[in-house]
Order: sequence, then structure tokens, then C-alpha cells
Amino acid sequence: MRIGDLSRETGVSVASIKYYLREGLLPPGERTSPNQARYDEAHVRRLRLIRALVDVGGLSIAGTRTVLAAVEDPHVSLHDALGTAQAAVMTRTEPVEDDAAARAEQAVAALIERRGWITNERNPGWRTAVDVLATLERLGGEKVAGLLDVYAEAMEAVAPHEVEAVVVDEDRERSVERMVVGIVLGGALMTALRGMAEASVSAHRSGQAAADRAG
Amino acid sequence: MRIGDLSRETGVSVASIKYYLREGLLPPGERTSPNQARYDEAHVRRLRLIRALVDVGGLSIAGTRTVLAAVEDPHVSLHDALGTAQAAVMTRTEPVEDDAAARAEQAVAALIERRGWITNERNPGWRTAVDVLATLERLGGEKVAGLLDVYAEAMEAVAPHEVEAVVVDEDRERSVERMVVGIVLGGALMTALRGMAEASVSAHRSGQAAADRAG
DNA sequence: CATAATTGGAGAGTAGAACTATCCGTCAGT
DNA sequence: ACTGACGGATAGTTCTACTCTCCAATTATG
Repeated sequence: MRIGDLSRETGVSVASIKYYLREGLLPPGERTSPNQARYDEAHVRRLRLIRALVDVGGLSIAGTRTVLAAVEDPHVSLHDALGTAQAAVMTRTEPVEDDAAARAEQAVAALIERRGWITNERNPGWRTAVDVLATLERLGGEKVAGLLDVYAEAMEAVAPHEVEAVVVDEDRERSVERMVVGIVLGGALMTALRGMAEASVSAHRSGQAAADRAG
Repeated sequence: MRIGDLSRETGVSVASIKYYLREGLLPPGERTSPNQARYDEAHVRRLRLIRALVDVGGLSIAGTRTVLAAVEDPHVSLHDALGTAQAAVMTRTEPVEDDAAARAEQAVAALIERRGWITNERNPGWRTAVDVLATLERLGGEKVAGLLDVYAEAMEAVAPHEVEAVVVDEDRERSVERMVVGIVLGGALMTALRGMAEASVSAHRSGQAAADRAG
């Protein structure tokens, strides 16, 4: 399989494939001569994975590279790769040090304590949660911050199933790959369903309001 | 309050404020003379809102503009603004027409039917959900697609509280603003908590595995 | 087997996003 | 009166994610 076939198979332009090769997202093909290379099914799968993470998951090329490096590195455990994938889907901001941030930090620590979660401030979610809560306080959106436990409970319900879905019966690389897909696309799916669920509730209420007005 | 004060108050550079004014994210100040303007607290709040949506929520400037236009337009209902905010947080892709897409479409329709949700294919979540499911099938990640109902249930648990949190006792613009913040930052918060919840479950399992090995 | 098309690799070029810098003619504070 | 913003407009910058162009070496084709 040469680069043109790879392109035809996946719908990704030859130029883009070359770009991904250069950027190290796609491993080089097996050289058949000093300036000729052959690609295989693994490259097709990898290319599809890249497109999924970038197009559907919204990851950057740099983020995708980091995640794929974790997929490939046999020294990276499933648990560590989980953190890498999570970090890739979260928006990073340089932290501010103020009262709101301090209170947010407290709130997150209290939540984790209350929930009995085994995690710490090195988890990418920790910093993000603190940032979001601090921002909410600065904006005066305490109402949403009050939903902290509602969100936590919902995520507690989801997490075991997600982790369960990544069975470790195949080889490590496949498992990590599956997990990465689960984290990134699962998040996108959840956001989509959240949108519909909220629209549904909102529609119910609008309908109710209309009924109230009519009645 | 002049532009320099606005900058000092919010920590946003004068150049960026001018940029936001140009891009229509920030309404122009009240002119006090042909080339002098005055800004007020509303501008400070708006600027903080912009930074929150962009930095913490990860919205683009274009997406932020669309959302803010909905906030400002008195003809846009709370329910419609909800859709606008949701659309802004979801990754858009040009849809592919294949078997996987057709099956995904079916799966989403069935889910909505099963759940009794009041929503339709015009909801931004619909297309996103179909895209994600189709992508998952193409990647062979059926396991995650099997979590569809788990995700749906979790979002059903969250949605009423989120909608509830946006009380409509204040003026419309404030309500819409609150809702936008809720959708965008609430989503970021949920992702962060999901990360910690999963890490916790994964740590439990690693611990269990270690215990198994030891015992 | 001559020749046309492809390939791999490197480098430069491009488009869009989000600023940032520079001017310049006012205008406000001292 | 003069120094330092201010507003407005235009141009320039940086970063990202490609895309284009070359070119010598292969590979496919009539």
C-alpha cells in the first residue's frame, strides 16, 4: 500500500498525510527502497483515529500527537493514558491567584473528600474544575456552582461504565486506543445528549408556560 | 470610565478591547464627543463574560459573537438562546452519507423515542450525536456506543437542575446571560468532574489489580 | 523499453484566527 | 500650553493546519 492508496482508502489528501507523517502523528511506512515506502492496515486505522480525534473530538494536532504518543509508548499504563486523554479534551488556562480561586480550590477539595474520590490536584480535571468554579464566582453565577454535586453524581454514574467498556483482553496498544476514543468521543456524545436533554426540559417548560398562559 | 480604566479593571489589554469592539463582541461606549467615548459597569461585565466564554469555555470569537448576539436580541427567547449556546460548544463537521451514518441516525431517533425527549433533528445535539456514533462505528468502538443510554440517563438527571438554575425573575438579558454561562461553563465543569470520577474508578481498579497480584 | 505518472521528502507558501502595533488627529488633565 | 491618553483605522504578527511546488528516484503503462 503506497501513500496514494492510503489517501484513497481514508479520504485524507496525500498532502495532509505527508503533514501528519512530518508531525509524527502517523508512524513512517516501511521503506522498500531509499526513497519508497509501504503502508499497511495499521496506518489506515491510525489515520482514521487521527481524523476522529481532530474532526469529531476537536483536538488540536499537538494534543493529538501527545495522546498518540501515549498510545504508542509501552511504558505508559492505561491509567496514565487516561490522564493524558483527559488533559487533551480540557481547555487549559494560566491560573489566577485570588480569593475566588482560593474558595474554588476549597470547594473542589471538599467535593472530592465528600465523594470519596481517589484523585488529587495532579489530575487535569482538578485544575479545570477550580478554574471554572472561580470564573463562575467572578461572574456571579453561583447557581451553577450549586450544581456541583448534581454534576458529580451524574459523572459517578457514568464513570464505572466507561472504564468498564475498556476491556483489557486485547493487546495494550488496542486497549489504550479504545480508551482514548472513549474519553474523547464519549465526551462529545455526552455534550450532544446534554443538549437534547436540556432542550427537551426547556420545551416541556415552554409548553407548560404556554399552557399556563392559555389556562 | 474610559478604555484605559476598562482595561485596568478587567486585565484585558486596550488593544484587545478595541479588537472586541471592532468585532462587535463589546457594544460601543457612549460617545461624549465625536471621538471620545465612555464605558460603564455593563462593559466590564460583558468583557468578563467574553473572557470566560473564550478562555474557560473554549469558544471561538465568532462563536462568542453569535452567542452574545442572542443575549442582546430581545426577540430571541430563552429556549432559542439555549440552542444557540449549545451549538457554540459543539464541534461541527460536514456530514458524511454512508451506512454508519444511516445506522447512527436510526440509533439517535430510537433513543429520543425511547426517552420521550421533546427535540428534533434541528437541535445541534442531534447532528453531533449522529456524527459521533457514526465515527465510533467506523472506528469499531461499539462499546462506547453501547453506553448511549447510560449517558442519556446521566444527562436526564442533570438537565432539569440546569434549566431550573436559570430563574426568570430578572430581566430577560440577565437570564439569557446566566443560561449561556451555565451551558458553556457547566459543560467545562462536567468534563472536569468526569475526568476525576474516571481517574478515581481507574485508581480503584488499579488498586484492586495490585491487591489481586499481591494477594 | 520508452515514457508517463507516482512517490517520498523537503521547503516554501497560504488562509484563517486572534490578536498587537503603529499612526494620527483629538481631547482631557495640570 | 503641553504632555499623555483616547478613538479609530490600517497594517503587521504569531500560530495553526494545512497545501503547493520541486525534484530525483521509482513504478506503471503502451
